Amino acid sequence: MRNKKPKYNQIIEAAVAVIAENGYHASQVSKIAKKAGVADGTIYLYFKNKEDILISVFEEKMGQFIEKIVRGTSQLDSADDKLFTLIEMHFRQLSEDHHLAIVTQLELRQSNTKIRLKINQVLRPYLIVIDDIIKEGAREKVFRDNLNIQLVRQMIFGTLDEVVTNWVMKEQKYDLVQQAWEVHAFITHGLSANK
Amino acid sequence: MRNKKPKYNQIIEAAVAVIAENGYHASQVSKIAKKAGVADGTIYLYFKNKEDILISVFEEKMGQFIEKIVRGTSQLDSADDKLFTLIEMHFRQLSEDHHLAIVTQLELRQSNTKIRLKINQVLRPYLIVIDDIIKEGAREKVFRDNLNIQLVRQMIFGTLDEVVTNWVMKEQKYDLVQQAWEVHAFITHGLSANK
Amino acid sequence: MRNKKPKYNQIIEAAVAVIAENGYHASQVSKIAKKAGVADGTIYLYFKNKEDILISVFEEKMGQFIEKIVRGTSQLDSADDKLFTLIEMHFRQLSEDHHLAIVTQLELRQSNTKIRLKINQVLRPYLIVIDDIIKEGAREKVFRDNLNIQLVRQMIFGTLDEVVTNWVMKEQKYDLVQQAWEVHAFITHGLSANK
Amino acid sequence: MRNKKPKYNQIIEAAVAVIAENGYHASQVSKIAKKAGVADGTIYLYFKNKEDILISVFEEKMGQFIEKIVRGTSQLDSADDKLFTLIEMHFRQLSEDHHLAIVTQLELRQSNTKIRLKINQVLRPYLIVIDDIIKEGAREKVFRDNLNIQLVRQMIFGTLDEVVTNWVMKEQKYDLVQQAWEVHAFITHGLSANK
DNA sequence: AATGAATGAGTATTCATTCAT
DNA sequence: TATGAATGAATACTCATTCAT
Repeated sequence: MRNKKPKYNQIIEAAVAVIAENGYHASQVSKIAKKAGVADGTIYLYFKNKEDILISVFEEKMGQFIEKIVRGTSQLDSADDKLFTLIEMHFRQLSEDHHLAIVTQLELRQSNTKIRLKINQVLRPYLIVIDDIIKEGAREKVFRDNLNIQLVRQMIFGTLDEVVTNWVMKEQKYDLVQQAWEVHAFITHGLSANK
Repeated sequence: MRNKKPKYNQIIEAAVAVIAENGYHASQVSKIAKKAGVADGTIYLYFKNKEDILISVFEEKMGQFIEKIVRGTSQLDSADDKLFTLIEMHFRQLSEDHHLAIVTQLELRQSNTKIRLKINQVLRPYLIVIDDIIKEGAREKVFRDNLNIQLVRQMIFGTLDEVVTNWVMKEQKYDLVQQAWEVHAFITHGLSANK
Repeated sequence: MRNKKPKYNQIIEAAVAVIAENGYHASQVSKIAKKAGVADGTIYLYFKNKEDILISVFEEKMGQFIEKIVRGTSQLDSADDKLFTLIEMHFRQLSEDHHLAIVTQLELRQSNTKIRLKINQVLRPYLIVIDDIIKEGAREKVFRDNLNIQLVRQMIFGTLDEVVTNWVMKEQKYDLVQQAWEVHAFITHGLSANK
Repeated sequence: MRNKKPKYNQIIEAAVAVIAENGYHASQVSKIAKKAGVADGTIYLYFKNKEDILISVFEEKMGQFIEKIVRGTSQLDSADDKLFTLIEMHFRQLSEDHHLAIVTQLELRQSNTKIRLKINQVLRPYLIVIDDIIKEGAREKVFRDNLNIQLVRQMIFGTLDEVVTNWVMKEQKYDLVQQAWEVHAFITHGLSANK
């Protein structure tokens, strides 16, 4: 497998660090190579081009991010618990890795439209998890059953994403995880069956 | 009045069109000049540099966008009506100007940090409108009164923004304005006083 | 006559000031126009192009410079007196007009080869004065009579010019006119008939 | 050794040729690169920017020029011999490299103030050689002992420089080296102890 | 004569990618 | 595998000059 090779991971980690420290537009391939301790040309033995590095960064990092949330929520029994855990883990994971938070919330968004479409693909499994929770909540009658699932998923993701982005832009000065309660309340109220 | 400077507006309109059609990174000054029907050098009689064009595009367009919403909501009496109108106008205005929607939701986000900070400044009045509606709702007892206003505002803005972005990315194939009802329901439920 | 027009002289004077204050390369036509109190386009009613302004500056200013020296030396009877007067007046005139000294010694030399060839034409009458002094000195037997006049003239001019340039580059901190004695001694010894 | 970096020298030589043939202002980096047989970008592996190329041209070429004169004069015993050799070598070296003569006498003088200050630094060792010869001549009693050394050095350098510049401007149509005798006579007479 | 808004040609530099070793 | 020297495409901005008024 591709990621069995240690240099592959070195380059991914170097890319995250370089982007977080220098910003997207100042992150040259040569800088990433230097940080990774390899020659510029070596990068191209592991990645097709610069775009491929960026997409791979997102794939690897968000892959783990999502997988943890999938595992964390799958053991739970109620939609409500699952939703809270999803929010809490979303916030916690980014809280615990500031570099990753900067890269995903701010820097990678400066990439061109092509990369961002690819990023959306990587996010799909996460969106499916959200969809499943919504459906489960509807089955459990804690959420309304006439919800437009796609729209609701967008609203939930948009809510979480903006809250995290604000936290990053305010330089992570306050406790993000602590906000999970209120965000959870907002969403569950928003979707609740009884007015 | 602005139409005393017809070239200024020509350039702004040309910039929106060029960015929407070519993408942020492929929007050369010369392309904007050509579209505006002026010489390259003329751009620099009206704008300090390329950055200034982009910031001005946002200022002019979002300025009008926000002003209309401010006016539209100010005549209403309840927080609930105001919130619905805000959502509906937010969606309608971007629905009616696809170029602008592409530029604000996708392209301008690729800009560098300096431009994005400026963009945040321009958005501030909009965020204040949202804050005021939240406060008014709390006074009216239709919203909970222990809300963290900053957080709620982020959640509302994130919700709207993500819904619009999805609509743009799906190439505006469906009716965005129609979704205002459900988004409004989600948010008002989310903030409602009674569980 | 061309220079009967007051604006012509305004522009010439403005050009000298602008070049002396900003340096050759930062002396845009628009800056000169502003300093002269006329519109950019007006410049072109009096001068063919920017090159013509610069050449005219040199013509006008060096024309006066040379004419004074011609008059000053013509009343004298010996080559030796004439030579001293030429040196003294050369130094004095530039000493008394620092702007002109900066422009002729430093800034105008940054102009392109075409302008500098033209400048050499303007200097020709001055070189003829030098030639005549050399010939007169030879007739008077105070200078050697087998001198290569062209070469001697170059050496004399080079000597004066470099002394003035050094004085300008050292920011006119010492008295240039005072050096006329030693320069005169150097040249007259250098040309003297008896070893 | 410098020939370990063949590209560095290729670029220097190309720069001299391009400047001599096209003039200072028409010497684009791309032209130099083409002449040197390298890509435009390669220039920037060896030089910081265009200014750095020009300064390096002068440093390299004038460095050799001066070093040869230092070596040539150091083996001689009298100030008179040294002065003659300095003049002869000055003229001979520029005679033998017309491109270099054009570049140093005409083109590089069009450069901006920053480059010209750097050029003055490079020339300093040459001026010190002249100073030393003047002092030695004074000790030997062949030159006057009350000379203002700085002024004399300026006069000598100005003399040589103007003679060379005239030769270059007259398109090198006559023999420059042959003039060394008369220039030497002018200077030694000019400085001689006995009237 | 005078204006000044408009013009548009011209160029240094960066950096992702290649390929000979 | 790994290297890193070399490549070369791509672009914002200035300013001398024009010309409609």
